[in-house]
Amino acid sequence: MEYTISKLAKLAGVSSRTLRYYDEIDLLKPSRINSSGYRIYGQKEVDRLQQILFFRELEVDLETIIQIMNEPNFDQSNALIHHYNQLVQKRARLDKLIETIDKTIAHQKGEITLNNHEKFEAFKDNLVTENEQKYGEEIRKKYGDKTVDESNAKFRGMSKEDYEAMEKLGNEILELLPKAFKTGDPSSELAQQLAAKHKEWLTYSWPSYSKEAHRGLAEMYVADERFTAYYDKGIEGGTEFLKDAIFVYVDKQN
Amino acid sequence: MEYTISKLAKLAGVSSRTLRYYDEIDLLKPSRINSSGYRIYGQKEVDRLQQILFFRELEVDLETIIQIMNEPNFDQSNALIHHYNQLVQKRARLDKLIETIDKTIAHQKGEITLNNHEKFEAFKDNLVTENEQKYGEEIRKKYGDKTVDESNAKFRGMSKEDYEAMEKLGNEILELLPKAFKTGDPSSELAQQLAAKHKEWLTYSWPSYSKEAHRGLAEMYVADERFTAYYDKGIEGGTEFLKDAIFVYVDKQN
DNA sequence: CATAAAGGTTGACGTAACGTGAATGTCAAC
DNA sequence: GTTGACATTCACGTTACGTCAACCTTTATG
Repeated sequence: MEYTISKLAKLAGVSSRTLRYYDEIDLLKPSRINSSGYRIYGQKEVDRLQQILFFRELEVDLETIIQIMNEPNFDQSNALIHHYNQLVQKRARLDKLIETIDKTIAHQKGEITLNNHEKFEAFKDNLVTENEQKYGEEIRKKYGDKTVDESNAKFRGMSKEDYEAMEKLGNEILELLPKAFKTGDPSSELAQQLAAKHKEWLTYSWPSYSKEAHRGLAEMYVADERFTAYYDKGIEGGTEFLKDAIFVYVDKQN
Repeated sequence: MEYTISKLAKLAGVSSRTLRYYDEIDLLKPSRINSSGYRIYGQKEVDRLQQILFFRELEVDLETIIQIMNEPNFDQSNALIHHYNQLVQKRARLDKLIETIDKTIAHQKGEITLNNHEKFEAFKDNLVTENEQKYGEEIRKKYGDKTVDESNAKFRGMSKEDYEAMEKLGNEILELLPKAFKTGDPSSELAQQLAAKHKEWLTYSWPSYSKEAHRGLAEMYVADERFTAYYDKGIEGGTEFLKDAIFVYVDKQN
């Protein structure tokens, strides 16, 4: 089956301009050009376009898609995990925004009378994560962790005390992990303490606790190398163990 | 308290370029310019910037924000509801994407072996809603409902039969609503039938059912005039009643 | 068969919300 | 007095196309 440009465009739900553009940037070339200069696409191109649109929907920019598609050695799973994390964060942010508007609409029907505190709350969290993502590493290198933490605490609207408590919890988790690991049992006393601490830690940074979210995060830990590197630091297999402990813990919660 | 451009920028977490740009497009003017041409902002401007950022976070474009901020008669609540709906849809889409990636990561670890059907599934729904939003009204005017429905059905990957079944359900809900309303009791037999039908209807258009989502939608119905207009068509207060019935129904589910 | 409508082509400019220089002026501090 | 941080105004770059314009080719129709 062969397609002209607009046939393929209709099939895939994009504009023909889009296909010409993809041709231009060497993302998707037609299989051949006919005698009158028309672009003709075949099944292979249809499949490739599907892949492209798949990534585009994940909000991967075209430059990256080109790389993903052209280099077979490109680490696709890593790219996916990366975008997965972005999406999850984005959703969390959306949830918060929706909640905020909910309040505005439902409780103040039609009037925008949120106080400044509330107004800022919604996007401060967002700012802090964005800043961390973009500049976190750089800033940490330049000014050390303290500056970043303080500014993060400030942005989050947390007191420095809360923020430090959160950090302390994070460290306790790291300390407890190898000890719990030695029990070899994710449902052991120590392992469950670990999971409980982890939940407590979560409540500092997440707007609301849910079992699904907790499980999801645990899975992410295992899937994402950056986390496994972090939690396996003390003991190899620690991340996996933490995940198992969390799963047991979550399942136990009534 | 007065701020130079970079002080304000830091305070609000934006770049100074952004503030200059907002000045340029008359969105946020400094309170005064000092003798050497520096922009100086006061408390009023800080507040205004907060408002601006609030809307910007809702992904309202700056042109619209200018209108919202400059015309006190601009219907703010309507604008909010509009954006609320957009956000909710966006989140639903995100959920779907996350689910898809979940599958990819978890089940095929590292390998992208989704079949074409799955690959398209994730963004076909998105396309159809976007098309509906942008062109739905126009197309409906031009070609009548049938064309739109068929094309929607096609995009959704639904059979025409399924789509029509869904439409039939929608109509049944509209018919049942006044009858159930007359019982005056959201937990009455008829009202619960109504809610059950509504759930069934939902399963056609939503990727997965959840109590929260169902409740959320019911709340949206009441909050959004377009829905109240629709469900109050048969009987005044119908929307509210439908919401109550759904809440009872959802609570009853195990 | 002529002609119109539909669909194809290549430029090339427009968009939104800034980022990123360049060239230059100003202020605070050592 | 100089240095470095911070301010100013151009002005061009960015992304992923949308939208003409000017022109050519294929298909449908009276």
